[in-house]
Amino acid sequence: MNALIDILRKNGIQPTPQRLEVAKFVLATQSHPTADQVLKEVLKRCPTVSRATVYNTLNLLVDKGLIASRTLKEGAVVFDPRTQRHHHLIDTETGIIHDIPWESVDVREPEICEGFEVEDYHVVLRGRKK
Amino acid sequence: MNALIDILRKNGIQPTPQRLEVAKFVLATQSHPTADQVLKEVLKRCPTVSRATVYNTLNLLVDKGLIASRTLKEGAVVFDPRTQRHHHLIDTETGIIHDIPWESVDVREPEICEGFEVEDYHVVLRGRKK
DNA sequence: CATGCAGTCTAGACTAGTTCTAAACTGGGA
DNA sequence: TCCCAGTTTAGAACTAGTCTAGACTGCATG
Repeated sequence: MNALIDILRKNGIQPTPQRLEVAKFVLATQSHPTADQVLKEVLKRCPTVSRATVYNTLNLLVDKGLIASRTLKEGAVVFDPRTQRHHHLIDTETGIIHDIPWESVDVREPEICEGFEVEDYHVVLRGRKK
Repeated sequence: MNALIDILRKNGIQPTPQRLEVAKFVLATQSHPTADQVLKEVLKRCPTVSRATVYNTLNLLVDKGLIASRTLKEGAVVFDPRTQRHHHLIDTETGIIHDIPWESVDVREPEICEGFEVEDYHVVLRGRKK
């Protein structure tokens, strides 16, 4: 928990009990929660936290680069503590998002986009359990 | 226009003036409009059309495979009449989505996803004008 | 010890995208 | 002509997310 406080401090985020609860959950999650799922989780431990605080904290963590926000699901942004480059596989039956290691997909660095400087790219796969 | 009526009929969609206006615009567009942008365009020619009809028609066209709905923009689904496989480049400054031909990016068919059958995949690139 | 102040938190209002609902409309058969 | 299935409409409802105004916190100062 002290480690967590340090992480926030080092990134210029003043630690508060609410922010710690949000960070604790979202930095450790193995899934890709929406803001509402984070809120539900945090409410279990901190029943008075408000939605605004959860949204503010998530946006703060994104601004500081501690988590990433991704537009993969229809209807809601999801948050992802794995900020290194990787790909995503979306289960078309359950909607669950899985991480795919960067090296698992071989993409030839695309320089093909006339007039554009590509800053980033990743592959979005869709599939279902065999 | 008769060609359009045929397309709808062949796909089991009863043609109505409202549906024809929606289809005419969304099947011919070079961009990736949101439902609201389609509504605005259709209102120019058919000022009494309702939002619900535009949404219903777009969803109908998606169900029949005549257009695709894509989750690329934060906050709103976009529609795309180009249903063949291709990639997308999102301009990080303007938010404009560009199509990238399938052959322009060389992805080694990923079979790496243990336990999953990949049905589809595409590359999402982000960049800015040089 | 009181005061002030910057930063934070909360509840609830607000906005935008999308779906739902109930009632009115339309147009081809019996 | 009447009916019925399918369609359209306006507006309500719902959901994700942001904004706002006021209350709270805790440190620094007099």
